[in-house]
Amino acid sequence: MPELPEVEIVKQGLLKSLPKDEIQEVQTFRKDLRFPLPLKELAQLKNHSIKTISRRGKFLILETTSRHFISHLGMTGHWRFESTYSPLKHDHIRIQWNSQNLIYNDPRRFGYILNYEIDLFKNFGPDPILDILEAKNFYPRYKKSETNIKTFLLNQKNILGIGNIYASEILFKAKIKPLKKVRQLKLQDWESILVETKLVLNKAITLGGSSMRDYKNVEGDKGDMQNHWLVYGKQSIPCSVCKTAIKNITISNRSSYFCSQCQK
DNA sequence: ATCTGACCCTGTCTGC
DNA sequence: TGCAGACAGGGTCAGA
Repeated sequence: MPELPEVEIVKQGLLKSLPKDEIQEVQTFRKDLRFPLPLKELAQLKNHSIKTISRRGKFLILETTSRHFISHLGMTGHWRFESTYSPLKHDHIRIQWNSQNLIYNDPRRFGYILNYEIDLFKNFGPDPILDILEAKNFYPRYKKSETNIKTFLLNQKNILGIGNIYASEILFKAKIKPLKKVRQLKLQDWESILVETKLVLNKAITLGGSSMRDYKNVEGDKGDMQNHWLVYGKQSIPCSVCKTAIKNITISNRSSYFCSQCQK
């Protein structure tokens, strides 16, 4: 499910219904998700409140009057509000207020909750929505990189927030083939990639994100971006620009979609 | 430095 | 209808 746009939609949904009053209790239903849960610190949220929730890349940051936590949704993690709690399979955390509950559910448990560390983002790249992306910062720095641009975009150390779907969409719009070596990119290519990164992600946010299978946001609504994908999942379907059949290849064990005619 | 494949898990879909 | 296998948006890691 969640790449940057989906996480942004989740954040907005959480902020809309977030109670301002004190937390009555935090229940945890298991010791770990992808990583061990900070059980002690979560329990200490009792009588504290959540000040706000922010986002950086695919991370949510829960800022409380006690301490800060980060929430990563992995593949299938999601948060939901319920005024009366109805337990569901794969519920792992329940934050309880007087008249509201916030529940974290994650079937595959690839997501995680951790104590926020101040230098967490030190080793990560810029966020395309929160930060300024400039070609002049990428072009000289990665002039010798032997990796391909698709793999590069997925690496959160380079740029935050791009996942498998939007990497294909961004490269299609930028007219760059996914297997192109990063060292072969010209300044102009970087400009296209970074501009399209911002455009594609912003469009996805405007449309409420992409919904595959049963993904829904905090309020239970589906996004609409999946109806605007130009290449992702479009194998053998004519390219929207030139009518050449869209190809699907595996790069770093993940499927990539592109137009061999439009993308060079 | 980069790539490959295995692994972390469960749910869903397809084909036999 | 049942079952095996493939596959899925997130990631890390060891070994080549």
